Amino acid sequence: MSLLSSDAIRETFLRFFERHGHKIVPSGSLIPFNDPTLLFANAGMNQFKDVFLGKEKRPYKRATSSQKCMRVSGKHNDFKDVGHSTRHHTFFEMLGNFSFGDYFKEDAIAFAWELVTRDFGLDPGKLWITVYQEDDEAWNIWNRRIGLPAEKIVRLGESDNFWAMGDTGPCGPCSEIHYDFGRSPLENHPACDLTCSCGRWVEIWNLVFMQYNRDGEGNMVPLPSPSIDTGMGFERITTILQGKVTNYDTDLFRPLLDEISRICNIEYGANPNDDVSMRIIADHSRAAAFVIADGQYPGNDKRGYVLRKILRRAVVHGKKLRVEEPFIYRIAAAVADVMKNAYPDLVSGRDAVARVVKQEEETFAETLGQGLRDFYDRVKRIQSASSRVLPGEEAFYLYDTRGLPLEIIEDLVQENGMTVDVEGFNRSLEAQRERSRQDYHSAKVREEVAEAGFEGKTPFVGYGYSVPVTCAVRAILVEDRKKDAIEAGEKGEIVLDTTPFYAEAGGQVGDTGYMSKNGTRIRVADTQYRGTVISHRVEVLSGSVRTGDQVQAAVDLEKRLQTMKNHTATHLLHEALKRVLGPHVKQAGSLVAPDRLRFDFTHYAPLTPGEIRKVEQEVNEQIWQDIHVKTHIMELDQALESGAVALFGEKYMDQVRVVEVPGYSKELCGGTHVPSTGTIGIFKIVSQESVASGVRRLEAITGPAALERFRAGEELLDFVQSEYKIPRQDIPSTLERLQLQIKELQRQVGDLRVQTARSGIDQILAKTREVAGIKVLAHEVPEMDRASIRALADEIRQKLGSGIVILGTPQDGKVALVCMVTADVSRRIPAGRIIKAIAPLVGGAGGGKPELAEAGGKDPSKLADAISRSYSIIESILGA
RNA sequence: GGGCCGGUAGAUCAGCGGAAGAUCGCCUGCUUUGCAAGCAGGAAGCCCUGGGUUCAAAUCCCAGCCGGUCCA
Repeated sequence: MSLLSSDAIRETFLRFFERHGHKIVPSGSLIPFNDPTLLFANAGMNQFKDVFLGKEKRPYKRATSSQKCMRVSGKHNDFKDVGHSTRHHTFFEMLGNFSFGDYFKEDAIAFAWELVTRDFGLDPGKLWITVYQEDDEAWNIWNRRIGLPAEKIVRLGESDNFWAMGDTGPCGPCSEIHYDFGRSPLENHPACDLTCSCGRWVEIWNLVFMQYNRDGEGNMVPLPSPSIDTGMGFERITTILQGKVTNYDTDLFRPLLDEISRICNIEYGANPNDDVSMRIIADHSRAAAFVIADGQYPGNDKRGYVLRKILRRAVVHGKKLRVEEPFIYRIAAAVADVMKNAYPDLVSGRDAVARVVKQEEETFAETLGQGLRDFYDRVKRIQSASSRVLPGEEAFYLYDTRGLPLEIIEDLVQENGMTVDVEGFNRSLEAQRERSRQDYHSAKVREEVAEAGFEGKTPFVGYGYSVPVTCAVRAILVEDRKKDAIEAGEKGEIVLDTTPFYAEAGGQVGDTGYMSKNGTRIRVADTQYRGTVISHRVEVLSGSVRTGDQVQAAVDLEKRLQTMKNHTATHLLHEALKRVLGPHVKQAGSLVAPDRLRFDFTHYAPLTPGEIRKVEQEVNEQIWQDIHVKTHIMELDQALESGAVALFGEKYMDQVRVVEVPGYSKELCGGTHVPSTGTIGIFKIVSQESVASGVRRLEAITGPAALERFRAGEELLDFVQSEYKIPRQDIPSTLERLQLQIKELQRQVGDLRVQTARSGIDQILAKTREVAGIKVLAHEVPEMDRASIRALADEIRQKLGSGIVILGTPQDGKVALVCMVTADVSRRIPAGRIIKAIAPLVGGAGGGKPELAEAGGKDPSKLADAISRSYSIIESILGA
């Protein structure tokens, strides 16, 4: 391992701080745990956020890490710069050291300087420092203690050198170390200083001095124990230490570019446009590999959507490099080779990464193909109208509805010698954004309005079996307004001081049941959280209740018990899926109701019947072993350390409840569970479907519901067997035979109909009359369906050679009329006109094309008359 | 969560109130044995589901299910 390899650089950083008393902490997952506000990890301090906020304690006060980060949305959004700039990445690593109320400014600066100048051996002459303009303390440390000349320490304002976690909370000044490459990569660039973005100056390390707490009014209160949070861009430092000009020249990217180069057969560096595409592919493949390895699959919202966008952008640039077949998956798989020393997980996840990426490439190719077809249709139309502009709304339609990326639309428009109305496009996009925002806000406002009535937290006392509990009514809501009382016949909400009713959470539906008091009976239809308050949706059946009254709260135990069975079964199912399908299975949604359970999870393909059998088998074995289910309350990190399954993106309290089926499953869960697995009775999967690409859904039933289902199946089979005298095992083959027979008979009936019609045709033809030189035939036939009468009319028309055929038939108490006119006559007298004149005679209406028209009527008794009058009607039309 | 688009033969789609179609694929035969072969014939469809409007719905309206896509 050469001293300058990226692996060595990472190692050097971590070991340096380890020598100085820091605990090396592995990178947190890219998918933030316990922080729904964050899409992806985007800074080294993410996993320590609660430690800085004092909400969480760790056994160490100094830590160092290399954190996987993504910057693709929100405030930090580097997405569009990637590739064009050689310094921004969607995925990158952040090296950092952290002090949790231990050392502060002086040590932080000294550590940084020592590492950079001694261990990394950077020339101090090329390093420049920035500090916050009011931070004399930091300035002095750099100047006096480190001994840097005053002109190399630049004071900058709040936007550059003051850091805050949010509008409130910990914040403080920061100090950055910049590296000077000596000259700008841009040609003819004038002399500049380190605030210039030309590429000559690179920020390599940001040291944040957390020393204040900003309150709601913007006051800065000094923190009792100030902390340190630093971040060094790993790719940037690697570039410098490897003596390269851009991050893409380092051993982190070069192997990927070489691979792209080999597949596309294009040399890197030969053409600036191709270079941009190659860099984008390298960057995005890297990001996709890491995100997928952390368990996130492409989807159409949130993180899944970001991943999809990244992958699709890479594919688009693959097309720009004139490669049509999928190949991004090969680059994504190659990421494992580059990063395997630091991230061994990538190697084990390599196949999954390749499979997921390839599938996404294929489905995108599908979408693209459809979009392109639509695009070219439009181009043809526009050009034939001798225009050269693609209207903005049409461009937006292609983008918004057909998913054709803007970059592709722009390229194609240009290739076809056209332009696109960008302003119109942006207007449409903005309108779409506004709609989404409005919806989001109105939903939020509704929620806030609804919550306004309640405060505090309702203790839940209903774990296990419940007997009725005496509770006090704390608040009453009718039509979202606070009331003192609620009367018989009214619907509303009731909040109690404590409650045995479980409020919908973690997929488990809210309890139902009754509240009662002398003479008062209240039905609880549902139970929901409003913030941390538990609210019962009620209907007062008799009597009334006031705030402050005592009531007996009784949960519907029958339903609750079924729900408990389904909830415990859900845990068993989750674990069984992991065991049968693999560790990539992650819960993506769950519904636990009394009558069934539904479970969504990440998996790339439909389950085979064999896999479903296996999963059912696993779960039922756990049930038959009748394992005692344990629940305990413990500290969050303690629970995680013990291997309990938690959901990414969920917010958990410090104290969590853990539900354990010893030896099989362990999950963080607030729901209600059976005392032992045997209670579940039996477990049966009843359906499987796809929710989104990469997410499957299973529905299952347990206990009595499952038994009922088996019973119903049995009874059905028994019925078929006894009623139709078909032995069970012969049912499929008998049905198949019967179906074939029916088909055959239907065909024969059809043939016969045509034959009878044909044989009667001569008689019918005898009724032909001449009206003004045109052969006309009107006839009533016995009841026939519409298709047959049409076929008959067609037959007659052919025999007639030239003329008009009118047929009528009674049908279900109504009348069906059809009129056919041969082509030569139809110009003089179209069928539609004839039928429109006749139909009123039978109380109906109709219409059609010149050669064929149909009508219906409501009065069959007038049919004969209508038919006989047809001749004179036609005569009068012709005469007119 | 919201907007838009789609669901018709094995596949890809056209038709968008009055007789369910095309192309590819499949089957049979002939002609040719050389590059996407030609010709003739044929099989293949709950036109997503359920309501409604209408004399008449694949077609219009409403609801649902499924898929796609963009925004949040």
